[in-house]
Amino acid sequence: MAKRAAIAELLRATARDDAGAPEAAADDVEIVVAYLAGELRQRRTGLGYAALRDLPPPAAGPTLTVAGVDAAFEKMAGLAGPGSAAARAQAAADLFGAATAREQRFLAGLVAGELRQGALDSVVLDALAAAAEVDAEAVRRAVMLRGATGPVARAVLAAVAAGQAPAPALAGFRLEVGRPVRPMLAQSAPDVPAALEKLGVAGAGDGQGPAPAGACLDVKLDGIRIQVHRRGDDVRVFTRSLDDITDRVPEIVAAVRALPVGEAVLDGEALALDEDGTPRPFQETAARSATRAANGAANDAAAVEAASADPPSATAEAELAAQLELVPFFFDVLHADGADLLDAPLRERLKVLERVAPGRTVRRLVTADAAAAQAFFDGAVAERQEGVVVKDLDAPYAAGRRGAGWVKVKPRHTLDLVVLAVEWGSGRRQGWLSNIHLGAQDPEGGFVMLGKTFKGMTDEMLEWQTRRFLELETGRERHVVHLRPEQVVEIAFDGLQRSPRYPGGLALRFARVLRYRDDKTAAEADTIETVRTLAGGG
DNA sequence: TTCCGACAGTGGGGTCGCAAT
DNA sequence: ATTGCGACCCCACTATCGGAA
Repeated sequence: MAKRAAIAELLRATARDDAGAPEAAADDVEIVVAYLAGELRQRRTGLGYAALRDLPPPAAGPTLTVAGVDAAFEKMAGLAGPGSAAARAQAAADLFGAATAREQRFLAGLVAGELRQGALDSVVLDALAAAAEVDAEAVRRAVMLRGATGPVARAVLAAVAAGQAPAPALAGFRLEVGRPVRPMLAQSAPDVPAALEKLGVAGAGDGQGPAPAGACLDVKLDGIRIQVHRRGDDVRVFTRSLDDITDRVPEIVAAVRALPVGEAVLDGEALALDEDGTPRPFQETAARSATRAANGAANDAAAVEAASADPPSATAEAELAAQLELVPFFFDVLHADGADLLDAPLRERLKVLERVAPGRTVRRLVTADAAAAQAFFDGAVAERQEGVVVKDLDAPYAAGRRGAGWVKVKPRHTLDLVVLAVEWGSGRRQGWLSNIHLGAQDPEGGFVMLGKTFKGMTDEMLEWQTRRFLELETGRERHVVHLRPEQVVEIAFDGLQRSPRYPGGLALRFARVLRYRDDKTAAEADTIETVRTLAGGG
């Protein structure tokens, strides 16, 4: 509350046009909003955590301006080519050298993406509403539709500064074909019954309460989220973070151009498939989506031959990745031929989706029967899909929110592993041993590390494990404490992936702690053989 | 008054491209 | 060629706080 008021006051002060230059004040508003939310306006500056290791001593007094700092980052973002690293380092040294100690801390937080002020996008959004004295929901909606807070803040506060009502400025932000909106996100549930419960779908057979309303189950594909905008032949493809990847995915552009709709905004997932339609591992989809597609060489046998010749190099891997095709599957539609559908219930949007993207939709089941829903989930998993998303048929498209309208369910695996080492935490975990290194037993002796995790620990567990692991300490290396391999921990994870980093060539995906097992010794922990079997056939 | 939803924080694995070595 | 770094793809989970009930 106090935080929101303080930020609101700062926004009002920034928007006040003291210098008789309304555009400059409006520019400052955009920059300040970004900084408060912990972001730079520049998407990439080339400056990161490592660049903060050797900072010049701070300046004695404050001289930096908002516009000046933004200009400095803009300059760094523009640097490229030989010598750019040195030039960037110099620009960074100039900027930080002109900053006071407090300003240095703030700028470092921005650069590293670790502001740790307990206020990011959402709190800033509330503060903006307070500063302009408008409804926070209306501000949120405008921000989601615009895909960014800065321009909304600029328009609203400029109106206020000019003595006008801010509401019309807010209403001016609409879904626009060609400009991405923040995608709707899903909550998660441990299993299908829990997901149905969360949506308030009673499930069949309980014989009491209101008649089951039914839910929609989508197969959850393990690829990358795409939001596709089409106006005539102009097609643009955006990622979940609203990055424009159109140039990298010509096959998706072509697929969307072939759809029977002139103007549309579609939400979906793209992934690489085998000839029989089985999904390729996520890593291959990710590699492909980070690479430019091979230039018409999708079936160039010579190129494949060259790329697979040993020894395999990073370049060859990238060439292989470029040969893969990404296939789009859509599960929602936000706009179709002049009609905005964000506020329409899912059941309406799905009707439109079937019309505008026939044959390009994810597999789906609408049911009120809990057993049928379970069977659908089991079938999806058997097909090696990631799981399902259970959806409320009456829910609108809640752009930018992890709304209760969508609930994902994925299968969960567990292993009993041994803690090999542990790292000192940071931030609110400072002073606690936090991130644990996990190993499976090697029948030939010793342990094979499969990854790390810091997830699933309560404060109580952190306290306990800090004491316990200090007892098992055998030595230290910087922030890593090595241990006698005696403590067994039950780990949940989503699956195993190929690893270039770990000695077994395997790593856990999304590992988290379920509980420490004091009823098992390290000799009773799972072996690397068990893990390999799991990775091989599931 | 208690309960609960949304957010912030704390990091995980992998991949690419780029510049420096 | 190899290495280190930044940026981005996929994320899970707990503590906290304000507003809903």
